[in-house]
Amino acid sequence: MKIDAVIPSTPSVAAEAQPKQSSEAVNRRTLPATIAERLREMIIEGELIAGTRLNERELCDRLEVSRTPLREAFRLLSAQGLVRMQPNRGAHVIALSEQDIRESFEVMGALESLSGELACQRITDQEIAEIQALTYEMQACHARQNLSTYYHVNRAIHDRINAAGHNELLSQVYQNINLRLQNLRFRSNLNHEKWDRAMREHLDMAEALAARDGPRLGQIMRDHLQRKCEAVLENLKQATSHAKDMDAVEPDGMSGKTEAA
Amino acid sequence: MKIDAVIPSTPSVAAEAQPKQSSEAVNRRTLPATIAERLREMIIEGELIAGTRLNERELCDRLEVSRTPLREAFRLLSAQGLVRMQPNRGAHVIALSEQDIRESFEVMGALESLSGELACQRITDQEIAEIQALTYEMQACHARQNLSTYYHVNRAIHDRINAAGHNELLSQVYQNINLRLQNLRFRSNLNHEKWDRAMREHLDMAEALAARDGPRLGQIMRDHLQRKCEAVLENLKQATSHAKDMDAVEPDGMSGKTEAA
DNA sequence: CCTCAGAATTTGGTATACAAAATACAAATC
DNA sequence: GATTTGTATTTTGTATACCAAATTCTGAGG
Repeated sequence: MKIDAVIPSTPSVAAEAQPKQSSEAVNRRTLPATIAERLREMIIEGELIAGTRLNERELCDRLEVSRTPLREAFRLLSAQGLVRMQPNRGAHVIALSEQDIRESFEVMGALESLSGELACQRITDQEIAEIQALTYEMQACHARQNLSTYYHVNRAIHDRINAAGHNELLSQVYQNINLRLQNLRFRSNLNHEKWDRAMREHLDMAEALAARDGPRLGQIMRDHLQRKCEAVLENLKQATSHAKDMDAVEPDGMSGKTEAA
Repeated sequence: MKIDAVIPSTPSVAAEAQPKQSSEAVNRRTLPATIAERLREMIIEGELIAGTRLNERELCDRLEVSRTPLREAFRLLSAQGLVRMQPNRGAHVIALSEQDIRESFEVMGALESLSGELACQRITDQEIAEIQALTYEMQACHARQNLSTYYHVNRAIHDRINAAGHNELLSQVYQNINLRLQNLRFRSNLNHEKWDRAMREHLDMAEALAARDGPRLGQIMRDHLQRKCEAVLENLKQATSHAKDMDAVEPDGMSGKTEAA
């Protein structure tokens, strides 16, 4: 449980607030950031369920850190929307309601749409080629029904489009909300029909990108996410309805974190 | 300079990260939030210019607080993008580059556009009437060339449209970025032509809202903001080019904070 | 069952201490 | 003289102790 033991084992896709590290620089982070990441992990893993009050002293003991950095970690998580702090009442793990999820996806939709439009204006031919390649990979995964890798590639594509928009702030906000959604750790068991459709949408995306048709790409991505939202909610609902006892299920061999968009 | 002396004098339109205070609750905030607000004020007022290193001990003395809450305030500001924290190198006031401003407006554009679309879906007739009324007020200000009140009303309209979207997360992110832009404290000395155009756009907005034409409202708001961005950048450029010595100017009687969108 | 006073707990904030890192600055080397 | 190296000083990062204020718990008493 000791924090130090955890540092090397967290590659974490989306870095902390100030990641800006050149790739060769030694990865030296502050304790609060490390604690925050550990707590986020505990939340995602279900070790800390939604609504739990984060008792300072107890957590200090468990994580073997003092209150000062722990409280700063709370602020970090609070800014990311994973935790809510109330004066004199401590920090609680936020419970995402269906409404919250819907709201998150609405905002994500606008952000992805913007990403798409900007990407079309600014992306290089090489970047387009790379995304096209990833889309082919995705088709391969789809054909082989390899969900795990499919998700991975999917994530990569969305990240690249986002990055191609060349808007730092946009990427930041995007990652932040994505992080919040990961909290759900839903594994969208999408059925074939939906999967086929998603795959087709990705082909359309690649096409629109190649044509640098910003509005079209934006629209596609927005719709794409909209459907994803519905799938997630549906999945969530049926997950909560039956089987409340079979917790901590890890049905498939998916590598670590799930993805949210 | 003492912090306590400052608490009652800061009504601050956009509240802190976790504001959720019912209006009757005593305005009891935490010290870090208060400090953060004071620091933001100091940044906006130009007391702390961009790039300044925020020395902990020095600020502790000036604000008469201890390091713990001060550091938590840093985290808050860091999350809001007003301050950057680097490990072992302390916090610096962020200097918004022209690029940063452009990026901010791009994201704001997407958010406002989304606000508009959502608002059209969810706004009540009464809310529409209120915004219509505000638009008339705005016309009055425009006719009287009352820039100060115009800004105020403008802000109110945008806030209401945003609120009418009924998306908590959206409002949060929106306010956050708005806050960051206030950092510029530009008083867009827009010329008549631009002002006229902005006024016309607001009339269009009200119209689209009344017709609940989401896509149209979204588009208008996006364009509106785009032009605002250009005006701001232009203004900023000419402000920095001539007269670098005449600092701390307060030319007009504008009441407090300027607005950003 | 509800209410309320008092106890126990928890958080908010201060002060202090100290190690590690960064910065500034002087000395030594080329 | 310029660059590097070494050292002193400053500053940040973290831990701890302490206390006041607020919250939560508890158990009478109505």
